[in-house]
Amino acid sequence: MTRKGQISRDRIVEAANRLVYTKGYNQTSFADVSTEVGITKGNLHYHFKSKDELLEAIINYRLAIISDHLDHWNEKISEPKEKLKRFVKMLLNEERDIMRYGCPMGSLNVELGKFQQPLQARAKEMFDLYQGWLEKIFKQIDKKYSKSRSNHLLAMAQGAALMSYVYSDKKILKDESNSIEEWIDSLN
Amino acid sequence: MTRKGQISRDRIVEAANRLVYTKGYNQTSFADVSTEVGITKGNLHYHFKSKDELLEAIINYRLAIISDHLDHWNEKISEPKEKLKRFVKMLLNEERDIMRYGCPMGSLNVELGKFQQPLQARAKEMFDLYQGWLEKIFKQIDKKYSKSRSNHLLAMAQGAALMSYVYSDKKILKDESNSIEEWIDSLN
DNA sequence: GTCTATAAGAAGATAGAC
DNA sequence: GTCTATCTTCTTATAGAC
Repeated sequence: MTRKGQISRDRIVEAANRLVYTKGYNQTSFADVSTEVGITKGNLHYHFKSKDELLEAIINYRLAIISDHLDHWNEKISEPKEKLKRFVKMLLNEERDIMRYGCPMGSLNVELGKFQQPLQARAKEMFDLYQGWLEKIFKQIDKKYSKSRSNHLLAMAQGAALMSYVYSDKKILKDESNSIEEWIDSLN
Repeated sequence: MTRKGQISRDRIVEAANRLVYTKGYNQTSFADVSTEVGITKGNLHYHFKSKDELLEAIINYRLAIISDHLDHWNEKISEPKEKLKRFVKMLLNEERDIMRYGCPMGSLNVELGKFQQPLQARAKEMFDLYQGWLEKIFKQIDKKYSKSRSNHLLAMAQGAALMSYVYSDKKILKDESNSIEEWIDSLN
């Protein structure tokens, strides 16, 4: 694949990713994406034979971003509980988007699970990345509860994102973030 | 409206409600609903002029069911913490559906929020019912934290439902339910 | 690679007979 | 009320010129 083609493909995936997040997968058409990128539908179909193929590219794109974040946090933060808090801090960093569009990972999984199980399995890998990373950290605190604690942290973060999204309320996000941090502090 | 018409309309709403839950609103077409009920699309349009109107009827149907549940719990249970636990128990009672299709209230709100804000506002009323009921109960325990605690309980329940749905894992639902119950016991 | 043109189907919605 | 028939629009996808 030529350099020009690669650049074009990346631009498509980035635009489509944003549209899928803000409008939902079903509400995002090829027409929407091609208009956003500034190409024609025919050209879009040259790069992605089907909508499923485009969605898979979006999921891969998101997985790569998550992996980069986790690698970065591993390098920058050594203290286990500080790593956990860095994860929680995402909620407040992405406050604006979460309140408007929810958690990109959670909402995509919810949407796909209803009708597109094969790709929901791929979307689930976003959770897997965080879950595996968190479990490794919780193991450093206590080997016994690492799995259930990582699931619990993910559940609380998802609950916080969903509630603040439903109510468009940043106070909920703030309160729930604090609650999660207190829980982290209480661990031993 | 005649008795026969009323019965037919109820049957439509019940079938459509189930389809919207299991397949999602966007994936549920008039053809799906009419086939399920055993009538034609034209007839379905006689009862509901638009898809939005059908969805609104579904939301009203769900709101009525929730109201009935809350009234029933108010009558049957007097102890505040027992009421809270009855709410949490829903997660395990609906285990099978939650693992397959998620929380009906949460997933509908997530889906509608992405493109159908007017009806998401109606769907949010399902949360409002539970939130108001919970807040009243939390006030009996401590007036100061009733609002944030009711949001916290809803957030944890939503997080539990979402995680067990994403992973199709009943252990997550069980663990999170226990965690919520422990939190309730710890309150004073 | 990018375009125009168009196919093929599904969806929401309407009109009118019974 | 329920049906058949039809309309319109949107969507995914393909064919072929440049």
